[in-house]
Amino acid sequence: MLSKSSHPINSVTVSKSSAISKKAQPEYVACDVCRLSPICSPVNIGGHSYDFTGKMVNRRHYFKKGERVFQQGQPATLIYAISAGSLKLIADVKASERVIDFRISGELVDICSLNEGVHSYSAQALEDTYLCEIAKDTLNDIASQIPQVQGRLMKVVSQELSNIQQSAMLLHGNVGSEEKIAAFILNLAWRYLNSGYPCREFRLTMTRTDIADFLGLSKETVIRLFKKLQQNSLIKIEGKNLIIPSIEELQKFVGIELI
Amino acid sequence: MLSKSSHPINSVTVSKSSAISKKAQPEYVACDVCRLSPICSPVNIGGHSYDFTGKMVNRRHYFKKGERVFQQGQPATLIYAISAGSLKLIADVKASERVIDFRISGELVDICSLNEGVHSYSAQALEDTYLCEIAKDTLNDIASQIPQVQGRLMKVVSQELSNIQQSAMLLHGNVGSEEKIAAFILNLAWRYLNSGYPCREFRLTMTRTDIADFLGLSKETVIRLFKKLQQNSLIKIEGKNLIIPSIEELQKFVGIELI
DNA sequence: CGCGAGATTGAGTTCTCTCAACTTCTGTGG
DNA sequence: CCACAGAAGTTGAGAGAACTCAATCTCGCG
Repeated sequence: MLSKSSHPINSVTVSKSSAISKKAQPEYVACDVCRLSPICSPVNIGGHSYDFTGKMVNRRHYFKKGERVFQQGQPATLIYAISAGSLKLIADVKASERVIDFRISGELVDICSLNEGVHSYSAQALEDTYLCEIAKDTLNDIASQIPQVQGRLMKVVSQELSNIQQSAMLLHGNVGSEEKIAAFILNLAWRYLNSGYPCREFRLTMTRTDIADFLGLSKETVIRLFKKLQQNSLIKIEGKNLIIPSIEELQKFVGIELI
Repeated sequence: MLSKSSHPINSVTVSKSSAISKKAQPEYVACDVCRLSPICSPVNIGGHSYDFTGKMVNRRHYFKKGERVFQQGQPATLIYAISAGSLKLIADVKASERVIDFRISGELVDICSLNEGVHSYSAQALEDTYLCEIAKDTLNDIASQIPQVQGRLMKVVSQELSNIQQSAMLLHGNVGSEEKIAAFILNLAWRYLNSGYPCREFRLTMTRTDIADFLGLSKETVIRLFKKLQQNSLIKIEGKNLIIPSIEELQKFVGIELI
């Protein structure tokens, strides 16, 4: 058995009330909800518990809102998990930048750089954000020596693969713009749920322009369709705060059973 | 060192001339190009070479054009690599079906089912197709016992993660429909290249309707934009055969340096 | 040779984009 | 704490792109 007591961070975490909050102390994601927990948790070998995290994990590195975490094309030496906050992922296309995805609390960032030398996109903080950073090299070294860690890493990467596939399917599979936006919201809800947050009520930390950019729509269209969805009682939106009256109805509209 | 000579399939493979061919003996992908080769290759332990493929791999299972390989929601016990042919992946959305991706020779299918019990989409043969099938359970068993296999599996899954991310970025990141289609073609070219086929000249095994469905456009729009791209000399298209006069120009148009 | 699926073309409609004006929000400095 | 400036959000009107519908053409297969 893994000795959870030897893992101090779990006890630090405060209970989360809601993702909706203006300015407060950051509410760190519980380590046992974080998708890196299999890697950060101590390993049991021959009856003894070993914790490798000290060797490779830099906990809760702070990034100010708007700050770049890493830049496309730069050498990638770290992988990241979001402890609090959120990011947008950006790719250079045709001399301009496009939002290609978002990452919220508890999610991993740039796992695909594990077998690549450089970052294939950039990442920028959407709000004040804390990241746990893991050194790729060290992780790979330890993984190659300790099968248990290798197995866990495998689990993490597989999970990530499923998540990305899932998200891509959801967003790609819808024709109408209204359904695309609904799918985007449903996807976010699902991810907040997976990170231990309320999924029927959360804060859109990105701007409408970011959402538009991500979905390949204009910001005006995004705004108008938000309004339309609200008129159809599928969502309730006030500024950056979003409420989903009925997940079931939203799922019916999008056409996918997710939650 | 791995003893390649103990791996008979490599020598069977015929040299590939071109993906463009009407009716001929299927030209199997060389195993050393297949993305499952790290798993199929024999493993060296204590100076001896062990080949586990016999225990878990069913080689070149034939599927007729139009046949379903597996169905969304069904229990997933196998993962697949395409030895010859191509597939479309389909998801049920709102009582109808939508094409969510394609897979060509040398590519893997449904790797994300590794950590899931059921298929999250369906797969259908776009032409007469041969698949190598690997039993998930057996693979996981062997991987958990032999670190070398685990490591290789890790490599395969990571690679797949990168590929999916790459494809998603390419297709998602473009606004205009014309650029979307160009990106789709460029993505296919890149994938044919990775599978050892000519990338400037290949056959579109899927219908225009499939492409339209996949890109979220109408089939008429796809046809008209194909024509437009041809008028701009970015592609040359005759029925199902496609030629890319200049990969550089196409990349410039899409705005991504891929090849 | 003929059937049927797929591909193509044209015309009219609908949706989304663009542009511009304006309001609201946010953060900064006085 | 307020004032201000810049960013983000909202709204309306006109232009352009993509969709739908229908008719026709072509190719592969029996």
